[in-house]
Amino acid sequence: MGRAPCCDKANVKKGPWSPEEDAKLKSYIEKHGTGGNWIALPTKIAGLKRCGKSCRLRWLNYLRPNIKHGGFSEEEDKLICSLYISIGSRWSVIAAQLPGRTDNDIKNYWNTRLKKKLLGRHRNKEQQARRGASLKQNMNTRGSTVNNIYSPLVSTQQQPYWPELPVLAPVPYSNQLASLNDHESIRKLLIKLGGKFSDDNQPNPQVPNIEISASTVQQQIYEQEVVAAKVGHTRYCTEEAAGGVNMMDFGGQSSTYSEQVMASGISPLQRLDGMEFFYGEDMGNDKMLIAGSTSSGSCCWGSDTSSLVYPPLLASNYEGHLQVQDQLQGECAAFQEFRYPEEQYGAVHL
DNA sequence: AACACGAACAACCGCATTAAT
DNA sequence: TATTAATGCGGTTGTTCGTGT
Repeated sequence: MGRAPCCDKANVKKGPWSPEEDAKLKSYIEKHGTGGNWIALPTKIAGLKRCGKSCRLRWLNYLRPNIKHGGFSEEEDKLICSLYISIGSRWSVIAAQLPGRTDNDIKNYWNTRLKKKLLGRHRNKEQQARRGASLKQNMNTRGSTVNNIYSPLVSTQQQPYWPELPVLAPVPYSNQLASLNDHESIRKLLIKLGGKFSDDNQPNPQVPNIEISASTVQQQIYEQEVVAAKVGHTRYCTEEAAGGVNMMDFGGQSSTYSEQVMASGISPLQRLDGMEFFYGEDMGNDKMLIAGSTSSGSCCWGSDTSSLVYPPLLASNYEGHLQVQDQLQGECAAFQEFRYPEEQYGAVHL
């Protein structure tokens, strides 16, 4: 037996909201609040034949004050992209980092534009590279030295398009993830994004045709692995209606950010190498800084699949960290401020 | 002008999680 | 502790609008 429907489907209106419905819902909530019960809400508003769920969605995504629609800035683009690669399609967490944006808005924006922008840039580079490789092959077949275009000899004179995969940061990933340290895993991420690659059927795995940090992908999958192994209840970051981000924990089994950094042995802020295809060629030293493998975009340390680093101490040995739990909030606040200065993104309330 | 197509966005649906009892 | 209902979330679908032919 399935669960009971949240409302009488036969007596609720579906489809786009009319301005009159918007006005009714908005004025009611502004006067009386939601009452903490969305299901009961529409029954209190005369003439509003909507499901409570629909009311909630309409309010959160459209009617709520301080909602921004469209006009995503370049900075927001970068942030969304960084976070997506870091934590995946956890739109509510991503939205928590973008004041005034809703998860639905960001999700739509990603699906309709950013994803294509990202893949498009990659494909452009791929095409350029193919042309370059083709040209070089032509030169070679005319009698010049036969060089593999990926050989060090060539790379000293002209950088091949295919980037060296970065040396993985010494994050103490588990053994079972060792197999993820390869190009195939990376390919899968972009395939997941909807990409199709010209060498999909080519047998040579030595030629990466995508540019993304292996450590980033490794981390993403690692997080998913760790989630399954995590014990205890999980609480996570929520965005209150007012826009504040609440700090949560996972069953009191947290460690401080600095401890995680020390445990992992890598820089707190890790460059998102390999994102050039998205950010453009001219980003130079202004590469997007992300939390990399050691921190999340938010302070959602307990988020079940967030971008947190989960060194072994977190995954398997939580003891000894309870006493520093209260330090976490302060350190998060400091880190948050560092990453997202108030003048740029507004204050993040912890 | 009519049509086809794709992009953008709003809304819905089902499932997982959480809270209340 | 088990059960039930509300809420939150992410994936998906439906609708509208703009553009090209």
